[in-house]
Amino acid sequence: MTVATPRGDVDTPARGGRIRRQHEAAILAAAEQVFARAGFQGATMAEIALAAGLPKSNLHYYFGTKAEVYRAVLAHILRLWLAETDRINADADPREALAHYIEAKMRLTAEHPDASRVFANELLHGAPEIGDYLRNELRLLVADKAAVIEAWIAAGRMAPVDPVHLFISLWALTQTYADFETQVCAVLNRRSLGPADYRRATAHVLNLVLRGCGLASPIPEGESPCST
Amino acid sequence: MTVATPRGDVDTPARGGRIRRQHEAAILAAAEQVFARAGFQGATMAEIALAAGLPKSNLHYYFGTKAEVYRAVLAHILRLWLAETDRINADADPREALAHYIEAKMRLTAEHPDASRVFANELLHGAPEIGDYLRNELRLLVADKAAVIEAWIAAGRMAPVDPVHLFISLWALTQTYADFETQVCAVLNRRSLGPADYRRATAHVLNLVLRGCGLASPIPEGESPCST
DNA sequence: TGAAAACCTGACCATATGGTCAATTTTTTA
DNA sequence: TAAAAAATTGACCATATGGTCAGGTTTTCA
Repeated sequence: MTVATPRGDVDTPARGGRIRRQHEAAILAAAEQVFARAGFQGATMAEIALAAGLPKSNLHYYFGTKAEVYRAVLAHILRLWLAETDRINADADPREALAHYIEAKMRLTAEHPDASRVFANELLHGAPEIGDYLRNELRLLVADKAAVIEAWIAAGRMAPVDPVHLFISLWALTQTYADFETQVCAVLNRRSLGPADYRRATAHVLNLVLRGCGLASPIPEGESPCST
Repeated sequence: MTVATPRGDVDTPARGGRIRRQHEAAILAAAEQVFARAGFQGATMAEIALAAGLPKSNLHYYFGTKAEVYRAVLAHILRLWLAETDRINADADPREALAHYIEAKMRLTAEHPDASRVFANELLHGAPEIGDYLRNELRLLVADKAAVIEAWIAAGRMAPVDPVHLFISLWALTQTYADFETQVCAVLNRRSLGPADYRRATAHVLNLVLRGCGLASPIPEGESPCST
């Protein structure tokens, strides 16, 4: 339940010795992979143990239960997720700020697809673990940034767009490339998404959203043919 | 694997008597709910049976295995999903055609959130059952519609947008309201999404996408205050 | 260097759950 | 209406899996 806010108490490196820190990290990394592929119920401790290169009993030495591992993975992910809104503030240039946010989110998605998938899975199942976080920290953060966007709109610096729905859209547009990679690959006729694909996707989202917000896109689409 | 293309052979009503059709429908409906909430692994036959109002053994009379129930649910969903691209054809007006598609997808999402979630879950886990469908039927359908959009762009009837990525974006923008409803509710500070919320979401997506495609939005945002 | 703390792990258990089956009842149909 | 077909179901089983634990090994540190 209390998944521990980003700087919470679940996986804070501090307690335990050298070995503990190393092995916990290995377990977390393995667990992220496995949870991403199989979901909470589908993941087995045996599988995680195998991926981490440890006997199963050892997992239970570091994490009492599967749920504890899961919570630690989520806490780890939330820390990643929370940063990127810095540049969205009243003084900033709307186009630059939004572009930076989109690029950052897209990079995060490209570099941590498994994290995105674990998060997506948690949401899909009603966010039993991180519901509180969503309704508190995240809601307030979004309300804050929404006010900035409202101000930009009021000042005529961008087209009128519902700011909260805009955030929802940005999350959807970016994370879809990790969460639903299979579908994306299928329609793009690719085996998997490489850097070139992500560059193209980023250009597309920037193009669509910036123009959609009345902020002429500076990036002409279709840089390279992309044949990864 | 072969999940049966929309008019496939898994749940096609044809074989079996009156009772069979009724009970299969009840099971499918119950299963959709349960799979949406818990995913494939998380769902139990006992739970589905309970929701369907039948003893567990009876499920196994109609569907041999859990996987079979799951495949039937997916086949049922694919049939829903496949229709809505009709109006996207060379002769149509881009703005009207896209607006219609967005509205249709949004309605589908609002009316069948559980279906959307089962589908999302399947994708999230690598689409083991519907992968073939995605790589064949869906890919071809999208390639077809993408050509139409290319033609519109070439004719200067809309801004240059990567057509395949545009479809990916449209799916993401609409289905996020069902798949990640928990997160949406959290940041909107709602208990659940009502018709008014969906109206507002639709207006937002239309606004963003149409302007993003260089097709001035005819719908001014923020109709009613929406307090459901 | 020795003892305390941390770490490791194979064997084991309890439970949940998908699936089977044979005996029975209900429905269909000729 | 009789017999064949379809449908029903409680009891039961095999397996997978999360979790325990006692006894052993390694690391730390005064």
